[in-house]
Amino acid sequence: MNDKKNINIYDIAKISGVSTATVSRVMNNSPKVTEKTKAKVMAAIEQCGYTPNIFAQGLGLNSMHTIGILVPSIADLYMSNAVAHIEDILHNAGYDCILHCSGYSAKQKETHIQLLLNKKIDALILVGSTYAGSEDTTHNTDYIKQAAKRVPVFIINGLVNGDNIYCTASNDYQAAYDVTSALIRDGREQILFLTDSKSYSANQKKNGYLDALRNEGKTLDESKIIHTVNSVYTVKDMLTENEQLSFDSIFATDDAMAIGAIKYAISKNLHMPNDLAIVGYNNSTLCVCSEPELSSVDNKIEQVCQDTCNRLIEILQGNTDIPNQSIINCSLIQRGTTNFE
Amino acid sequence: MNDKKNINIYDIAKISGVSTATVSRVMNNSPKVTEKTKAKVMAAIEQCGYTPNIFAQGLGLNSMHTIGILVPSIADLYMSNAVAHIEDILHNAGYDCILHCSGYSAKQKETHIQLLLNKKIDALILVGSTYAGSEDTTHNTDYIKQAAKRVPVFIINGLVNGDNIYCTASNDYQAAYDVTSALIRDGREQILFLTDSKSYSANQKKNGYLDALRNEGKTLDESKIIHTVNSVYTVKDMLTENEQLSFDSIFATDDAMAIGAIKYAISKNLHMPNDLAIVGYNNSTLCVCSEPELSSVDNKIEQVCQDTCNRLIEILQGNTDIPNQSIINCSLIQRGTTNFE
DNA sequence: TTGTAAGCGTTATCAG
DNA sequence: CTGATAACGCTTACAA
Repeated sequence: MNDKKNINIYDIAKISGVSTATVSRVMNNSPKVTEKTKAKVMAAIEQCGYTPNIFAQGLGLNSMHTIGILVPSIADLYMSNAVAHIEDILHNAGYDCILHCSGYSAKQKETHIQLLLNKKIDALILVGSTYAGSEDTTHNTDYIKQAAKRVPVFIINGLVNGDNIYCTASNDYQAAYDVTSALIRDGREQILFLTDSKSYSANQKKNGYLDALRNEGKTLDESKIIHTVNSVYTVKDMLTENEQLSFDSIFATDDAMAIGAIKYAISKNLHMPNDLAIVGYNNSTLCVCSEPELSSVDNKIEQVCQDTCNRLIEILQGNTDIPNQSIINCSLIQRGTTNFE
Repeated sequence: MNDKKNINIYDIAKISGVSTATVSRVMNNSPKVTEKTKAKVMAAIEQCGYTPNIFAQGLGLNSMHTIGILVPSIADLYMSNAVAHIEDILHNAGYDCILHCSGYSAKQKETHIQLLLNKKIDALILVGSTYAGSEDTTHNTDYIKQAAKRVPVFIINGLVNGDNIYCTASNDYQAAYDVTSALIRDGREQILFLTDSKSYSANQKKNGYLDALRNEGKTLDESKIIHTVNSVYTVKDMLTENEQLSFDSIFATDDAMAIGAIKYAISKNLHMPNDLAIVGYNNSTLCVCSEPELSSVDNKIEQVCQDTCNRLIEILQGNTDIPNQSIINCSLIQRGTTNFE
């Protein structure tokens, strides 16, 4: 069926009357080939539409110019955006991307990394702080360090210390700190903090929130920190049912939760931002769908991806003095659910 | 740097005192190996953590169990959802996915398909009707037929006739027909049709809209068909500026455009659905972000992907009598912007 | 500058 | 049931 005999380097060598070595040199445009023979060979290549067999190529070079990308879920807005940028940049640099979606369980993450490594990828990119260990430190990051022994590992929005591990993260701590401070200076007394995970980045956000409260002289009310699911309706329902909960502002670690808060406010006839200020995170498309529109932290995913890929490319080119960590600052995009000065 | 000598099949053969052929047989669990030797070999494999070199494997088998997925943009909600399902299903069937994002230009599509084919993929999946040719028939689908000479090609939401080409599409014609009919029976006289492309599927939707108008005895007003960009604000602004446009309902071929229409209605103090009925398409997360929430056509992306992958797997297993086309019916999810019976 | 030939690590075909 | 060996198609010393 598919066994049409493909033309190979021997055919081209024969047609152009040179050796396979010369053909190979032409393919990899080695400098030491006469223009004349090069032309001959090129002619044959064009004529036959020859493309080298990447398996044989891989066998010799032990590389296929392929980067493994692992995300927990590509259906997530944040992740798919990240992958869009990564794929674009790497493609332009001559790399192909092989994509795996691991889900969020530790076991699945590990097996997917193994699968990717067995594919002889040249580097591994882990997208999302879920790969950076979590609050409950029982789940460690050894499997990442293990992977880094084989190929350089790049983590987007997580921080893991280790040889051959490179991290780029948005400054979620600072962003959360700034948002919380701004809310306080705006006169808010009871700031609800909604989070959907215990990942590294979720933790950063929480710490920013806590430190801001502390530094502004507020006492922490544990009941204001709520772990929930990143879904519009889960949050709306939770707020509606939780009648004893009191708050004048909400900071959510993802836009979908914040939209849930908006829907709650609308259902209760609360005016935003006066009665209730709301800030989301990720500055996704969702922000402009609601009315009022959602203020949200832009975590500069594009910059983070660009930075990651730049370093990846450098390293694969053999450059060694590349910083292991890099932090990108976020910025708050204000829309209708806040009105800071 | 990365040249740690990997253990290979010869090492395992030596350690377990058998030939490489036997090791290979064990790896591919061939039935004709004694339990005893099998155990010996397995022990060595475990002990060394041996995994076969996929390049060598590929060279021999001329396949790496890899499926190429081409999408115009993975940042698009519809596409990323589709890829999420595809990746999951194919992974469970033992295939890896290599992802390319081509953009929408004909030239880019062709070069990306070439790149994917050169990677020796076992099959190619094209996601989105942009790959199925467009209204202006100048852009043909020869490049797809060409690709199908090398590997089976699967198109999601597009229809291309040809050998070795398999299509699964949601029934966009019927869905658009039904929505339009329902709007008319709901008493709507002036139905705006918003579309952002001239792809196969956009065309199907338009035809459904037109046929419904015709069959319900309405005359077509060309000015009611508006080509625009799939962006919330583009649509909102366009409707706001276009003051001479009159309509009592809007049917958009993508949710983002419909959300733009909702925002327009809110800004004009129009009551939905009474003053203005709105229907979107894709039933994405955006639908529940607005208030009122958006009625939208669920185009069953999961089913479409499942169907596609099922056939792909069958074909790669050598099954030949597989239907070339398959259509999945959509269903309207009603929310606050409509109230049909 | 070009050619020869070994090597990359599997799988598959034959013999035994 | 197992082993020897050719074959897969390219890269790259090393020779010429």
